[in-house]
Amino acid sequence: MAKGQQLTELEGAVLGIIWSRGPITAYGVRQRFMRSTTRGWSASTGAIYPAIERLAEYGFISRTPQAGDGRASRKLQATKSGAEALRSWIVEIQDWMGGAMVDPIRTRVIYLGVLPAKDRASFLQAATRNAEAALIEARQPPLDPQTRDPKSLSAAMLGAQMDIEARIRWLAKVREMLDLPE
Amino acid sequence: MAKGQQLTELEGAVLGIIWSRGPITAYGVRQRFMRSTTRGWSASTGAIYPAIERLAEYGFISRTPQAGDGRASRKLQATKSGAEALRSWIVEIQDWMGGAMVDPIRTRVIYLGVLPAKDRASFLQAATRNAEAALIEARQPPLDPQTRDPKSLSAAMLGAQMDIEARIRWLAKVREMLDLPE
DNA sequence: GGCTCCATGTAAGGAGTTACATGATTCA
DNA sequence: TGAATCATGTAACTCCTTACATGGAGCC
Repeated sequence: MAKGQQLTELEGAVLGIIWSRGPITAYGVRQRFMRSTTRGWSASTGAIYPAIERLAEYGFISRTPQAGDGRASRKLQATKSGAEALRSWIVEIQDWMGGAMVDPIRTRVIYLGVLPAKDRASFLQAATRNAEAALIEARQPPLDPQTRDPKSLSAAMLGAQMDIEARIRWLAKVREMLDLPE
Repeated sequence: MAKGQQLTELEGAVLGIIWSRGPITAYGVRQRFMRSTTRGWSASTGAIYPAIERLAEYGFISRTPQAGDGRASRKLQATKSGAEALRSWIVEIQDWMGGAMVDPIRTRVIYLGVLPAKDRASFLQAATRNAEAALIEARQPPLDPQTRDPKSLSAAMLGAQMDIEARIRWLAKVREMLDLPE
């Protein structure tokens, strides 16, 4: 890895999973992304496997073949320099992080005026339904809580819940502001 | 555009800007993205210009050269089928929209355990400072409120504010949960 | 034996980032 | 006249998406 260069969000997240839950297979890493209730992680093989390949090239993870398994299975573990890279990635937070992220619902709300009033109301209803379903999901305890750091995981999960709760309150206000029925 | 295919988020947002603020130049569209307080819109020329090119190919926008301007300046406007495409893009909301989006702060919090306690505290302080700065910015009235639909714009801005407020409350809770000083 | 899951990857194509390139207009 | 801003674009590179491809392990 070039000096001074930072890990991408995907690389950082993958390295974090390997650090906190290793030894784990690449397949297992991918399952974590697929089961994540947070949307936006695609977990496509064409993204995960090359990202792991890069982390191995940088020397941030080690790959150990599993004896007695005829599959090309390898257990991944974070190296010392991998843990150091994870620390740098976390600490070198950018100024723009902390602000509101791009949100497909919010983006669409800006242009609700292009819709007839009836469709505006059903859009907000659908968005609220989705948010309520997502909240129920986000409140489920993790199926596999094995991690080096369960406290921080709980803290992050609370963040997702509070985020969705805020969205639900906001959508109710939008209905008021646009004089739409509930 | 292939039948049944949806606009990407960037294409939808660009079309929305052109619909609500047109006639406007491509340059002007780009300024809107650059000045947006929402992070995640990069507004790079290599993304915006090709996106506008695609919208023109689909017939969703018209481009009118400005008489008396020696620059290659063209004013963009949404066509009828453009407005229709914008409506479809808004209404065909996906199930996953409504859940929590990927958030770089939240992703990092999951792995705070890799940091020594002191660095955990300063990470959360930095994140809180960033969020508070973002909140002040998000509360500023828009410099250029000319739009077809100021009410919806206000509603969307309120969403960004409430999002950041929820993040600040969450970060305070994270400090409590991890027994870190304020 | 067959189904599901475990397990790893590649190839083509599309979209975004960064950097570069060019030139006109406006205002002090 | 010089600087800032308006204005549009391209090229190389990287990364992600979608689809395809392959095969072993475990269980009924």
